[in-house]
Amino acid sequence: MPIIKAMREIERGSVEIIDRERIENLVRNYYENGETYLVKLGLDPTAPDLHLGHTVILQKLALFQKHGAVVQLLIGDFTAMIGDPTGKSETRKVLDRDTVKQNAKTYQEQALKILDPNKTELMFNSSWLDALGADGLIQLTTQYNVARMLERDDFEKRYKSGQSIAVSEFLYPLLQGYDSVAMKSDIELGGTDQKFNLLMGRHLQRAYSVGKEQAVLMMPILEGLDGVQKMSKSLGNYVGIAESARDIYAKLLSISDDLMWRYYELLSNLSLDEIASMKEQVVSGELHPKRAKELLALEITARFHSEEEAKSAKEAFDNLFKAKQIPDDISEVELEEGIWICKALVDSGLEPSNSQARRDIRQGAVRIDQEKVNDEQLKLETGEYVLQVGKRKFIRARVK
RNA sequence: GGUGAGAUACUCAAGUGGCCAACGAGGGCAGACUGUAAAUCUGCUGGCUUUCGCCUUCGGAGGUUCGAAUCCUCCUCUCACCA
Repeated sequence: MPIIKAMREIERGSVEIIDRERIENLVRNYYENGETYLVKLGLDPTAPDLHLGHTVILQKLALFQKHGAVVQLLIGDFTAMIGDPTGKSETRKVLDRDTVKQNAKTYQEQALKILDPNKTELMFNSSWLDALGADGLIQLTTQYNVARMLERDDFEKRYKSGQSIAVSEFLYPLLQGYDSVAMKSDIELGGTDQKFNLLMGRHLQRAYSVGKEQAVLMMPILEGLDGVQKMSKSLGNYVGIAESARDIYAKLLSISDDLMWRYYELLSNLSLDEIASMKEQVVSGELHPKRAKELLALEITARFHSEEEAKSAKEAFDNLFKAKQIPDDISEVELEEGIWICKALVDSGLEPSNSQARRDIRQGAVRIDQEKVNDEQLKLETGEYVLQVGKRKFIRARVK
């Protein structure tokens, strides 16, 4: 029964699936007749660095590839000019074509760490939206009506409370949906916040008689390291997949226990049963939660680097915090003799300002070669020191 | 287009002539305790070659005053109600 198993894997972690039957048929058809199918993911080319939040969906795409899908990675270079009205978007910069291309390239490189490059197509929606023209656009707008548009959650709220909704914002879902028409996608993945846009693809495929109506699979939005807000670069609560093994490992180990289970569910490759039993062991005291977190951090770190690197990241981490040792690969700066300690900290990038440095010294957060600094007037003599602020910021300073 | 309300630091939100670098909360940072978890307790949270001192901040530009986030004028933007 490979189909049932495949469907279980596909459904894992998803919040909602629309037209599950269609997905099952596509998978079955692949296993029985070897026919592939198209799975779309739309990306906004404004944020080129991928983080774990993106990988929730990317991993799902990779899974689809395993079960016969050709992934369509769509860079929304045209729609980026409008800005997705989903949620409360800040003022979007209009990106020029070069930036978009550059971002797309970064996207592709990073996404291919997870996806199978032989089963991935990169597409740009400007290639058909540019050609749509005014009449094409008007044609498109006749396919939907304002009343239904206003049913959408965020529009409804804004409409009722009298906030502004730009006409162009109505266009966004239509254009995104039209992408599905042009791409003839069989399935589209997205976050739960994209529901409306995803369904639009389905609607328009019918309206334009594409001959298929895409199934939709929605994944939850991953919480960031703080466990509350969604993971995003601008909130600074993210783990970038291009980060060093040590950073990834360390960041994952700093998450809360509650969040750890969430990450297990959405990011780990362990089966749900394995996760459940691990959870039981933690509850019963057989397994220390710290250990469970280490396993998670190792698994994810290894995914973007290698197992060896993940292991050495763990060792470095353990040395640092269990043995309270200084990490061995910290960066170095050169400083002038007699430099004031506060200035040294600012110059070396450990502190944003002299005032902040001074505050931290008063609170006993600053150390030189493990020794707490008490004198905020201290000047550094010639020599080599390890400067430290808090528990995790180090730098080697060479003073001459 | 009309009328009314508002714009304060990362966010929310006090302050209506000097006691304001600006209450409080959240967030953040740091310390203690730990498992760099949670919870809890504590301190800090504009900048300055150095803090009993100085400078820049309260939407923007001017003005009144010995002195303004606080008063006046104009401008910009946001919101509410009406059209």
